Amino acid sequence: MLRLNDYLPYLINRIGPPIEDGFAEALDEAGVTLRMWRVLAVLYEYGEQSVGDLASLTSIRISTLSRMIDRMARMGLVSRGRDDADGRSVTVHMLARGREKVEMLIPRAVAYERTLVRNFSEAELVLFKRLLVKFHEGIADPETVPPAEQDRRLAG
Amino acid sequence: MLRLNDYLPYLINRIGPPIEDGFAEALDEAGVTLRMWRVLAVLYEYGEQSVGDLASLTSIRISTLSRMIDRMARMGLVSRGRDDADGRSVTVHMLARGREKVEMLIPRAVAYERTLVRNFSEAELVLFKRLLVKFHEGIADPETVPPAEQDRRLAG
DNA sequence: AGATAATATTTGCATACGCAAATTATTTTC
DNA sequence: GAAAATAATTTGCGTATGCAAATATTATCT
Repeated sequence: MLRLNDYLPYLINRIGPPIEDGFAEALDEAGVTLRMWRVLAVLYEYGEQSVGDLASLTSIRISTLSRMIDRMARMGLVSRGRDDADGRSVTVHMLARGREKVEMLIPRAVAYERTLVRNFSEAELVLFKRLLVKFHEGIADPETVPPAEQDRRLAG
Repeated sequence: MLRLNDYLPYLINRIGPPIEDGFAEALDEAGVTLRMWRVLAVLYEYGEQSVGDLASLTSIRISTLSRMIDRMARMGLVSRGRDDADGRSVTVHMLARGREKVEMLIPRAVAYERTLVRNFSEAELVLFKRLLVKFHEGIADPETVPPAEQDRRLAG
């Protein structure tokens, strides 16, 4: 039997959209989508990245990213370059206009996070984040591939 | 300044897609999308629901849900009915075929959750879920509306 | 009661998404 | 060192998504 309020994927997935909603106005004013903001934030913190690395860091599918980068390049936020070492890779750089957007959004993001966790104690918050990181590491682990052979029998 | 690995929306959003990936095979075999599974799971546990209530319970946008229900009805998973008390509401019922799908997926979901948290202690898991619920309650709170007037000044 | 506002859902329309095949570039093998 | 295998990204194609406007039904106001 399955209790949704005790089922981890449900508990996690249902909070994503409401979090996005709360930041929608800020994104709108900056003129970027949520995913663009995430790409820009990654480039801002970690510097230029290949498309594949951006995909891992943002959990955005590569094919989606490829087209997003088209749009972002047209908007003057980023530029593409070939990797010197390995010409198969495409390196995405942030442009000045992209940096502007990030720097416009960061204070709003920080303020927003505060409102999200306003009923959390400092200890709870630290713990929550630690658990989220640990959970992410567990997923990233290759052994995560789910066992399809097991438990094929249906629920009574 | 913003550290992504310490920024809650980032930590949460980046785990959604990998979680979905791990369950994709099971969904594929059942012939439903992730969102359909979520709708069915809600109907299975809480019984028939209006479109709006389904939207709140699943964090799927109403307009998206409306069209999803079209498809699910065509697939014979659910049916629509008018609410007797209030004719504006549409009530979504689960059909036998929908119930089949849920009962096919539940054991896989339970097994999958176990693999996701295999490196969590029981105490950690309980705590994690409790924090997720508390966080969700905080978002649902109407006071969540973010302060747009504050912090308009850019980062130095 | 009749007009107006509020609520629930659907639909028009443009865009974003994701799988799988195609493309481009690099290793590896014989 | 050419051919096959591997790797990174892009693109074709069909579908899902979401905003905003439209529709349908009920509540409110005078």
